[in-house]
Amino acid sequence: MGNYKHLSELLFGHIDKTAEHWEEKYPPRNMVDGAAVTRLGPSPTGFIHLGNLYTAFMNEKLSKQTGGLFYLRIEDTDDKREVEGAAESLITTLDFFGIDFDEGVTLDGETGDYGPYYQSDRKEIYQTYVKELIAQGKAYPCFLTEDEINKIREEQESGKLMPGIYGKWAKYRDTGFEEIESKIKADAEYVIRYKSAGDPTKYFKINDDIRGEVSMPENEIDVVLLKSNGIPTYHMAHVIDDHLMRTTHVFRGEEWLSSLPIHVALSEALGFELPIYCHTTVLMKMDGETKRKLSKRKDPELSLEYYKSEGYHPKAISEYLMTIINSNFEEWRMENPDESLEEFTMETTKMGHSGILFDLDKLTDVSKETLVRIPADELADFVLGWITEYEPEKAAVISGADNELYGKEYLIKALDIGRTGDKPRKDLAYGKQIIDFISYFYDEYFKIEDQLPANITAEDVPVILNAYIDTYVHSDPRDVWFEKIRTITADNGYAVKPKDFKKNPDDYKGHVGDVSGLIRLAIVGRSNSPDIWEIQQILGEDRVRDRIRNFNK
RNA sequence: GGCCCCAUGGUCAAGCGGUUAAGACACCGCCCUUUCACGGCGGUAACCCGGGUUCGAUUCCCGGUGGGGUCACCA
Repeated sequence: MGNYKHLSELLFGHIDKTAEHWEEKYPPRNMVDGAAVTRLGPSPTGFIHLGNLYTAFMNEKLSKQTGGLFYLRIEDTDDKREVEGAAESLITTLDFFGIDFDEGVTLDGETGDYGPYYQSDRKEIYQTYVKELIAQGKAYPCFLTEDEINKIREEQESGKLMPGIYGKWAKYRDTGFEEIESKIKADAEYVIRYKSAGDPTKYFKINDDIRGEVSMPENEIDVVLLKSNGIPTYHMAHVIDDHLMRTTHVFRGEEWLSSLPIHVALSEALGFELPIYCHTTVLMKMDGETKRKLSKRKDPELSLEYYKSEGYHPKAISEYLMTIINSNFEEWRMENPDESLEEFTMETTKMGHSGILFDLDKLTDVSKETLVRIPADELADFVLGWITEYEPEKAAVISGADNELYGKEYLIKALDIGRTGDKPRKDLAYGKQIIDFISYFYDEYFKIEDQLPANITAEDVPVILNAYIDTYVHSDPRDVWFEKIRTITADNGYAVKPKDFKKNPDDYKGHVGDVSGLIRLAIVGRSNSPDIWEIQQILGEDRVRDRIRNFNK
């Protein structure tokens, strides 16, 4: 039917470019063998999900480790959902978590030779390909109204048929040129649909880099290629973009797996080579008794902003993500505790296939492990940055702006207790928790939070504390200091060695742990904290004496 | 409902025909220790079910079951 050509001109006469034109404009990239060109294609809805980071992370990782390139394309083909400034906040947030793009949309403009990188600016490109498809009889205008489509769906549902516009339901599939022309002249609304030639009883096999070979039925749906506003659907846009931007690997959530037949069919119709698809598992969450896919609407606490606001360090998040992305990462990390994440080689074949439950306990643990490897100075900067943004009242105190006693150097000391040496403490997990953990270093936040140690009687409190303050010499080295505590311990009927007390509980009131516990309580307000002596050195003599005295009142 | 994906302890997971079925997190106990933490040692806890194939199945095949996903002019 030579009419197809006429039809394409009728509909897209304003397009004077050809597919060859774009092919030449965006030639295959000149890269080393095996270099992966990856991309992130978020829709600018303003909500940045942990899942976004998850895929962004593997995209970036793969491109880096193969000497390839990673670009950002904004998929803004749905004007209804678009949120202003979403792209900027996406870039900023991803940057915070350590994701960098080599090409595409940036905070100031776009970089790269394969743009534009906003899909909304690529209308002409999409329409060129749609026009060619129409000219080849592989696509057609469809004038079905919403009501008509709803009716069809109802009919299909009651007949237990597959819903959708296909086969005999695709009313305008073979409509003649004249009829179309008259409808167009009458200004009828229409979309462009793909004229599917697929047979769903036939299966094809395709290799997914994560899942291996998957087998799927051919697509028979006449999917919408171009919406009535002339903007393409995701299906059309991504197939064209990934091809023209010379993408080698397409990472996306497994929710896309079922539309893969559409994408394969479209690629074929357009004569494109398929990229390597990598369908990742979906991040899940426990919802009552069952697992459920993380949802943007239902789970705002899983937004990236949540982790940022809790004060998780970006490195900790990366480490955690890597542990769920590649199962052998933890092992590698144990063998290479000080190596950069960059040194680890990610493998798509080692990615899991089933839904992953997000585990906050594990994140926190990974976070502690990560933070011990961050120098105190750097950690202090991070903490300061975090409170400035999220707890500005505290920032005024802790930064030293309101009290010259404090400041960054003081913070560093507070953070660094027990973190050095072979067996560093792993107390610090994330911003909010850290501030709480070290709060007793700041008189403004110091308070008695815990109870007296079990074996300390109320009568002994003043006795022990008085003895302590009387013998306290701030310049005492740790061993001398502790010797004095032992003396107080023995003098008051407590066992100097916990073991003695355990063996003969009737001979003592308690043991040295109880006595130090009391002193700790008076000084830090808690029954647990790092080494008391070091804390005292940081607090300074006056504040130590004050706290003991106040407690003893 | 059709189609697709998935299935090992509470969670994340090794395993790829023969193992006492790793490890990590969490939990419990003990030890070390001035408390806490760290660390060390130990413990509870798993191959969804049913058929095959096989001398032998967690592993391969088929069928169930269960969970998830997807069926838009949203991505």
